[in-house]
Amino acid sequence: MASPSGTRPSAARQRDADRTRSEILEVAQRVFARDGYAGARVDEIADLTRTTKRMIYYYFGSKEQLYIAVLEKVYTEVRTAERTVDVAHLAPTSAIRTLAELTFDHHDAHREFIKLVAIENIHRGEHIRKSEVLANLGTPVLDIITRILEAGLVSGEFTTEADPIDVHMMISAFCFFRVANQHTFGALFGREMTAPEHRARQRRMVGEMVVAYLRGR
Amino acid sequence: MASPSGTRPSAARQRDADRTRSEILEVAQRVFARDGYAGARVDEIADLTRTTKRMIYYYFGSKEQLYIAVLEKVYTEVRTAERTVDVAHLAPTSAIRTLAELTFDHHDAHREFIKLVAIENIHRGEHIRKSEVLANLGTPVLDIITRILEAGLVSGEFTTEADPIDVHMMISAFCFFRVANQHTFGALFGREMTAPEHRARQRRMVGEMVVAYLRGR
DNA sequence: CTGTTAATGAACTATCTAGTTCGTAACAAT
DNA sequence: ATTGTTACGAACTAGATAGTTCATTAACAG
Repeated sequence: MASPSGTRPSAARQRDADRTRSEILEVAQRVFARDGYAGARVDEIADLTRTTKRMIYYYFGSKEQLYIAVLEKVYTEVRTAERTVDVAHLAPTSAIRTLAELTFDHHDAHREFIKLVAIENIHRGEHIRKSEVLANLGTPVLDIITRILEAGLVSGEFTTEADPIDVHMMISAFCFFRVANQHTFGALFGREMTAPEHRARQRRMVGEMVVAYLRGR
Repeated sequence: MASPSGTRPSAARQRDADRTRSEILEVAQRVFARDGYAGARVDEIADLTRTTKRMIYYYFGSKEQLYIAVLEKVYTEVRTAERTVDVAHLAPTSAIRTLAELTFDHHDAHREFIKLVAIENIHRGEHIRKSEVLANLGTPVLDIITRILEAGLVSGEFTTEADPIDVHMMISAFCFFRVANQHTFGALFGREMTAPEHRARQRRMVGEMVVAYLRGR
């Protein structure tokens, strides 16, 4: 099932299921993110790997199941990244600002993830719904936000009684939109939103936005 | 070129170029918004009209040009809607809040527009760039925001010196994300973001968010 | 009422594409 | 070495799909 690690460290294996499988997944992620679900070609994905189309069906069964496997992969990576957030011992204002900036950095760095999410929403989430893996992928961010909001109300730093999901949406929306809609926005307003010269200012902006909202009047 | 209005008001025309053309456009808008560019089938679009596929190519030349025509149509509609904004004689705080809520309502009501924008961004704006119509579609919103921000700084209601495009993005992001990402968000957090019970609260939230941000500390 | 042109429809085609078939080679256990 | 199993590749197929061909009909000008 796994690579031969307990048997013999044969360095130059010509047949390696794990590697073939993950190579297919990586290439599929790139192609699906670039062309969308319907736009992606199974033949092209195969051509971009060292293996053949036959193997895609051998390991994943169908184009759709391959796509779902890609979704599971990127969402799991995101979740893993989120776990590294350590805002427990910060003051509420600093904590929420840190979380916002961290989300900003994450979205800025994971363009393919953003595209895949956008694509999946165009398909009304019909594929993500078929994945049991993702259905049970609770999001720790909500717990973190809940704790920050409560602490902020107690300390008096915040006066707005906000809903944690709403706050998460507010932060995500800003970070997501800036990357996801950069092309139409650029065409209409002539500004490259993701260009380096806007990055730091917008990063500061998310934090100040959430803090100002929670602080209230 | 146009319907026979100067010639004779023949009520029951069986052949009407304008009507055939606009019917194709309307159906195409629905299908492209539902299935994406690659996912949409020209045959299906034809089947959903009273005419045939032949007419699509007669009037639009290709699938891509039809798609571009749809983009031009929806963007022009949005621009027309934006013109109705009258915030000139309101106090800056009220003005920006009104604009935010108006954007919220607009995005809430035009789901197909949102989907088409998302789709076009997945294609990196390659189609919107080919449209001269849209390239020269200046956006009056920016002028409005600029004036509101200046007035707010003068009156002292605002202390944050914000960039108009950034402010527009902040508002759009919230309104867009809530609709565009409702499916994956729903799958992950178990909340139907666009359900009626959240609508009023989120609508208030956009306004308060922008006002709080601009007001500053 | 007749010729000209814009508008239309049915059926066709070349190409593409998801998915399969069949056979083979590498590896592990014995 | 032998055998069973896992991993693999080349070539094929059935169906779908964007785009076309060719013939026809409705409207209108004169």
